[in-house]
Amino acid sequence: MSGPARVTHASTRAAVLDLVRAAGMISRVGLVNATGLTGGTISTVVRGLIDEGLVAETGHAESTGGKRRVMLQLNHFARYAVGVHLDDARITYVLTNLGGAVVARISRAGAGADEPAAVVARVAREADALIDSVGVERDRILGLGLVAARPSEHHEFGRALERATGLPVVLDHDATAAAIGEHWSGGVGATSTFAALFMGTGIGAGVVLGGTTYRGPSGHTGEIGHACLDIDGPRCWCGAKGCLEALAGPAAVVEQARADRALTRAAGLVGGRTRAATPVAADFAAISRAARQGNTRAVTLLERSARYVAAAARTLANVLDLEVLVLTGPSFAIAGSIYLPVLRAELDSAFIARDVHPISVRLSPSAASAPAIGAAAIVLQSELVPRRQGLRLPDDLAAEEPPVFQALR
Amino acid sequence: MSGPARVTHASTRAAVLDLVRAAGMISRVGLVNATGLTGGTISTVVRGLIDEGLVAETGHAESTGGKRRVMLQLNHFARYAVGVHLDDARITYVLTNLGGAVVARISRAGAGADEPAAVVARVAREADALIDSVGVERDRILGLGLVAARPSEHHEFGRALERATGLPVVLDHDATAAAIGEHWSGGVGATSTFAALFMGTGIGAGVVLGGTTYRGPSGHTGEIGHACLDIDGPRCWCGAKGCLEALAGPAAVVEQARADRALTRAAGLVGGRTRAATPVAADFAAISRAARQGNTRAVTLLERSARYVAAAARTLANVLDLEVLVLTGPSFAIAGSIYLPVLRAELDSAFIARDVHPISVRLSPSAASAPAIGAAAIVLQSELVPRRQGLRLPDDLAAEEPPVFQALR
DNA sequence: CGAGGATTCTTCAGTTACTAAACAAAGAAA
DNA sequence: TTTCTTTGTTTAGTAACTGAAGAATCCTCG
Repeated sequence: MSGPARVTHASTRAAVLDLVRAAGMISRVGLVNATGLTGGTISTVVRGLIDEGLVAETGHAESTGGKRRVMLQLNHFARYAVGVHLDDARITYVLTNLGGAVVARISRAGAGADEPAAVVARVAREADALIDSVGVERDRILGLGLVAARPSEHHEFGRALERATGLPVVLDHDATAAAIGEHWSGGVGATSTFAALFMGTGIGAGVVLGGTTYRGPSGHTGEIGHACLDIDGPRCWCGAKGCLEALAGPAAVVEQARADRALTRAAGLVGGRTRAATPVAADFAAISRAARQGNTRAVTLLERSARYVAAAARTLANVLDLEVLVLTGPSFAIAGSIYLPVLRAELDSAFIARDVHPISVRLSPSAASAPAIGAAAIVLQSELVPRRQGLRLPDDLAAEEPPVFQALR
Repeated sequence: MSGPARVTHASTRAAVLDLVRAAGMISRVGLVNATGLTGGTISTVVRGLIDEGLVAETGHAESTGGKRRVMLQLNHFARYAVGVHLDDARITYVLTNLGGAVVARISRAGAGADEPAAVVARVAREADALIDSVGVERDRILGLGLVAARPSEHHEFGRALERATGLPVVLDHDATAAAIGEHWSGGVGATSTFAALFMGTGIGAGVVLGGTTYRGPSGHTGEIGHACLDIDGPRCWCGAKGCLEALAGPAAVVEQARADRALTRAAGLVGGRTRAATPVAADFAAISRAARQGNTRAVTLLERSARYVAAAARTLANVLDLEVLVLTGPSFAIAGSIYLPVLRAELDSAFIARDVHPISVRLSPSAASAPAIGAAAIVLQSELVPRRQGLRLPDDLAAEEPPVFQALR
């Protein structure tokens, strides 16, 4: 037998499930075509998924000359996942179903300087309340996704939360979560190469290459906020000069606006006068509002920022050969309408591979709550489409070997 | 059931072979530890590789209290590969063994405006001469790798060369080839994430993520030459402003040097006066020579270029979370000693993940012939470590499905 | 020197997940 | 109705692994 098809996807089951999710609705024959597996294999795999309740037969396609295809769909309400976004100002909780659709959502004040143990207890309580509010059985919750701007600072918190809730907890970067959320919700193709450009108070990017999340060896992938756009530019906290964030991030925009008396007054910026919980986010929102209402100084400021963001986005697209770029995160939720056309124009005119394939630039439909939704999507992905566990290939093989050799014979 | 001496799975075989290559010398137990497979599996896989002549037992390790481990090594002279680098000025041919070491090498004048059919015949003849010069049997040549700055323009040429030589031909980008060459030769770890920054007349980067070459959906990955470093900078041929190539590429350096009368005279630049075959490459070499001899104007010019290249390299490293950055290609072969310290300083002080893991910046030991060696390495990789063929996951599944549905029952 | 333990490598039955091919079911065309 | 097409299931066979037992080799110690 020639059978080459031992599939490299972690499991065929996961691959088929992911295809059903990505397609929305598909028949067994469609799965045969999409996977390259035989009808027999698809038949048994699908039966297993139906028995588990994850997939359901939902109707028939019209005949194409023979028996009609039985259509399959993800049983969206078979399982759920909790997503939690830790921000300085607020903690956002969402409960999503298998399709990544938000079933329930609450938002509470940030933890501030509270005792870690107290925060764990509080987050566990609030997550429980979220689950109870829609009456979902506990064993249908796949897990809890936790995202933050600097996930490495929340490792201990995640472990404690795991104990407190009894749910598996996965921890990730907000930008990566946003990218996975977009991917899971089906806005972009199943195998597409795309980035989610994430703007909160900082700027980052979540990267999905050919349908697979790329995190990098230390999870620091996509740090586009520190792309250099001016080698003699202002010094950034990261140690370099001319970083995108320092030139055009929300904090920089707010600072520039505050230097403008007229704009400060017109937009009603608070940061200059009082100590709000999140002066940058609030003032950036105020500037965006002013721009939408026609304040030319605000428009000029944001368009200047957009030009820098667009240049960095072009660099990102050129380096990764992107097919899709999604703008997401709280700042794009507010000011996306100003940034989007500038980024589109830049990539339409200067993306290096534009003659080979187009690059689609769009605004996330749920930019504001993208991190929390993405957090839940990470749980869905990690539980239902486990990572392909390739062979371990340690770097220092020599170290595993005894150092002294003697010639053969 | 228990059939004797079965052929093992292609991808396992490939993984084991790749481990033997990467480790240099390893025992069966070492392979068990590295792969996670059982001893029995490793035993049969290794027997197959030894039967094929690809691997050999080369000695014993010292005992750790029991039977001594039998050490395995790649049989470097079991197979060979030809690498061809098409440049405007020159065509470089190398013959490498399984380890990626150069066994023979010739270089001839570029094709210029010659008839394509004549060039095919000539390249086939010269490749044959290369093979004959070391007396390697034809059936030990795995194939011919062909690299160029714009591979898409050489598709037809590659097919014709395949017919003319009777060897499988693989075509790729020069920067990608250089990266694979570095990876295969073992300079970087087996699973490391690194980029080969390639500077010829343009600037590009070959990208290897976690040991796997990343080419992107259209093969345009790593276009760092068009990273934006000045949003109001000079216009580049790509349509954008302030691209690295336009600001600091070899062509830009040469242009800046020609504007300097004293430097033009001191370095003996030809481009300004005569029509050399490759004025940019020749003049860039002349400037580098002048800089090494202490000409301060030349040094200033190259260091200015290095600052831009360093800023782009930092952006690349931040976006991809790189562990290693290798400088390669003809221009770094000439001027690497000037660029290297500037890039090192930049990344040591401003790489965003520097506190989590260091980034190693180094010059390729074979920068000048990296494209040709890499071309051969691509053949080795594609023939010996075939791509894991995952499931096909077409993007537009909906299109494969009949559009009209009717409710079930 | 030889028994006994440690370690490495091989053999082989059993399991899993696939394929190929025959079969069954359902609709269209005639 | 009969015949053809298409979809989905069942079944036998097999590639590629695992796990456990056994053989081979080396060291140590009485």
